[in-house]
Amino acid sequence: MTGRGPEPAAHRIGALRPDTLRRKVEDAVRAAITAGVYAPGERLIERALCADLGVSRASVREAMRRLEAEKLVHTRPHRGPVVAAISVDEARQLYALRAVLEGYAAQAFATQASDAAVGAFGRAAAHLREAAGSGSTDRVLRAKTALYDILLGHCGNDLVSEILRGFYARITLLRATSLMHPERLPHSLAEIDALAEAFRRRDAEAAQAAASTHVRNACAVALEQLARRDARSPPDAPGTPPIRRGSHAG
Amino acid sequence: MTGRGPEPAAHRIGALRPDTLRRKVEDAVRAAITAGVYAPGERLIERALCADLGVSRASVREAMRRLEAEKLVHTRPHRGPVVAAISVDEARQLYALRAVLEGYAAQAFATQASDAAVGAFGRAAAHLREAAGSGSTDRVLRAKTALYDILLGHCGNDLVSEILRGFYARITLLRATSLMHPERLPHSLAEIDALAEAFRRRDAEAAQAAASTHVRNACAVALEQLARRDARSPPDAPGTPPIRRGSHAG
DNA sequence: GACTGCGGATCGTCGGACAATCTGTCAATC
DNA sequence: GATTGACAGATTGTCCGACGATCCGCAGTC
Repeated sequence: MTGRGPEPAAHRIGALRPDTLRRKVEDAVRAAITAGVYAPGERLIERALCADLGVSRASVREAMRRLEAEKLVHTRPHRGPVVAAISVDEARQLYALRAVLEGYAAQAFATQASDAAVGAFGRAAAHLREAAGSGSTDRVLRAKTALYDILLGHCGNDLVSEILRGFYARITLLRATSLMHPERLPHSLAEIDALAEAFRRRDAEAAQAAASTHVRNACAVALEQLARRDARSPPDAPGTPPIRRGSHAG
Repeated sequence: MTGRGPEPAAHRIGALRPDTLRRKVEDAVRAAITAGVYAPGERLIERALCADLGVSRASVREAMRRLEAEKLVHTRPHRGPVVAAISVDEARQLYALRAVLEGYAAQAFATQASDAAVGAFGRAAAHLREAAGSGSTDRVLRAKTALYDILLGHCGNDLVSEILRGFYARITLLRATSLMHPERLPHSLAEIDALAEAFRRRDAEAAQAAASTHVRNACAVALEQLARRDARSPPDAPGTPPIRRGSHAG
């Protein structure tokens, strides 16, 4: 007990400092993919990435193995990595599981989270509603991310957090977020408020139901968007549509 | 069709043909870890693996990235990969999620699986009971694997199958299977029979409940075993106990 | 128009190399 | 005797260059 020093080091957050180069590469490529810099189906040529990032092939390839385990890229032997493209069926499975896991996370949050966390969730929900009113897609997305960070950070199960974060990355890949949908937005906000309310009441069952329902509704919208998209661009080769750089569905 | 091919088409199982060397390395090391050849906490020296497997460091390192994504090995910068060691708390989280996911898989199986699959599950369950009677741990484990293969192969959600398979690998790491427990075994078998019966009745709710309960019961036994183990060997450095090669708790 | 063959583009794998970093040992110090 | 600090060994992180294997698209042929 050195008086002031409960925290002499930065070990509070868990400190995932990307010490190694390969991790920086991994983070950079993941960010680029989720940001849409690389379109689904697009090839990722190793040497090009090396040049872009100023690293060797070894580092790039090791980073690719990680991303391929996350299913953000798909690699077929001797063809190299391509940005993953999710089929409608995969999306359905993804959302179905997400509903289950998010339901579990919500239930756990309701029973285990601190009062402070519950309060923070409520404020984040209000913040989201406010951002939605502003019309800024960017603000909305950031507010939603903050909301989920609170939920996942206090559900008491790091494993489910990690899996769900992986899901979000893959769903971002779809570019079919229900939040874009102006018609769906008010319902979405209402569902989240219901969730916050369930947390306040510490009603685990209601929280689980609200979270699951929210995901299932989002799923319906997303799948509809996806189906419409696939109706335009033929999904003949599921997972490897030849897409030219720099443009996407207009 | 060259006439002589016993495997003209290995597309039945999903065909994970380890075409590339790195995948063979990955499979070999994963098998070795789950088989207990490498003990949890044990370091995996790259060059040693290279020598053992007759491959280059690049291949080994790429395989390590995959295994590290699966959480079968843990890597800290400049210290290299070590076989993952699961803490009691991680085990708790793992089992909690497994209960949720296996419950979902069972529910999905009950509603979607073919009658043939349901029949196969029943037979596999009977087979398991028979193996249990024989007393051969090996036969029991194989029968249980077969049972799960049927469940996961016909639940209609590849994603949940994959995640659960990853869980099983990590749980195997614990060497704390409830099936070993002679006292628990009859209950375990009864629970599985109840699950098979729920499938036969196509009762999704009962199936989900049975599967979840089964996992939760197994969890209790496993955690108890774990706690007892940890009481012996001090878990001072969670994840990096200095363990010598070739031996484990006797 | 379908088939064949060729060449370029990439990947898969290897070996070697070097600095950076960690670990354990051992001596010097208080 | 316990602590500190320096040293050496071991191992990783990263790079480079190389080579054959494989895939893809294109030209030429029947």
